[in-house]
Amino acid sequence: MTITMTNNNQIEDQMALFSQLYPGVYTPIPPASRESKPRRRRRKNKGGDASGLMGAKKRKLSTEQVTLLEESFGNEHKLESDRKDRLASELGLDPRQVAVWFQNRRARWKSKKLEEEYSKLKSLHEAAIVEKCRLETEVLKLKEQLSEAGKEIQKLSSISSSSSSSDHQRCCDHQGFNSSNSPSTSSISMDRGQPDFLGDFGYEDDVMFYMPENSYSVQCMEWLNLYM
DNA sequence: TTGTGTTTTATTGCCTCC
DNA sequence: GGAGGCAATAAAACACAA
Repeated sequence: MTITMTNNNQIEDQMALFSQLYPGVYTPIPPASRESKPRRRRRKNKGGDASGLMGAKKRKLSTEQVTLLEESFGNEHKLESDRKDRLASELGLDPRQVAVWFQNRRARWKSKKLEEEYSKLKSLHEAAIVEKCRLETEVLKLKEQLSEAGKEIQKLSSISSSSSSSDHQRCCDHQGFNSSNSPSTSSISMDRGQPDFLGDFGYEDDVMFYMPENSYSVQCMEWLNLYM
């Protein structure tokens, strides 16, 4: 009983996790929709034998019987009536026992398959997390480079402002700045309309900063915090 | 030896299909 | 309506640590 209960609980947990990790991909079927009305709890059969199938005690199948049943299950998971009868007479079992064995075997197989599927998806998910972290690190590095380049531009523009106005104009023309000290859109674009940068630059306390256009990186970090 | 967890065999109740 | 499938569950059998 325990394993069945454990497996069922595990499966429920796994499915809950699936739906959490892959919303929209997997939607768990709520128990209510699987069953229209509450299942009646079956009564205990203490020692009695209502079916007449077995005696007072449960009979464990022999290794040979199980081997043959496993072999048959390997060939075909479903059990047609004639195959059931043939197997039963071959093994010296009641056809009902063969049917029950196949039923339970299918349940075990299903549960195992589900567990395998779960671990496969889990490792895929973990790999995706690692890749995401790598990409985020790369983004941070690139942002740093961008910031350095911005500082360099600022330095050059302050040098040019101290020169004569003609020199200044020449320099600015060469560097791609206009005479009002703001970046020109001709060679270095920082306008939102240009595709070179995805955000805006600004100055604060003599430090140039870059503000991303969207909040993607923030979303990423929040998402990462959820699963790491 | 005994308590506890796991596995296996079997039952019950419901559902679907022919 | 009967056969067969499945989920849920019971209970025997088994494994194993304390």
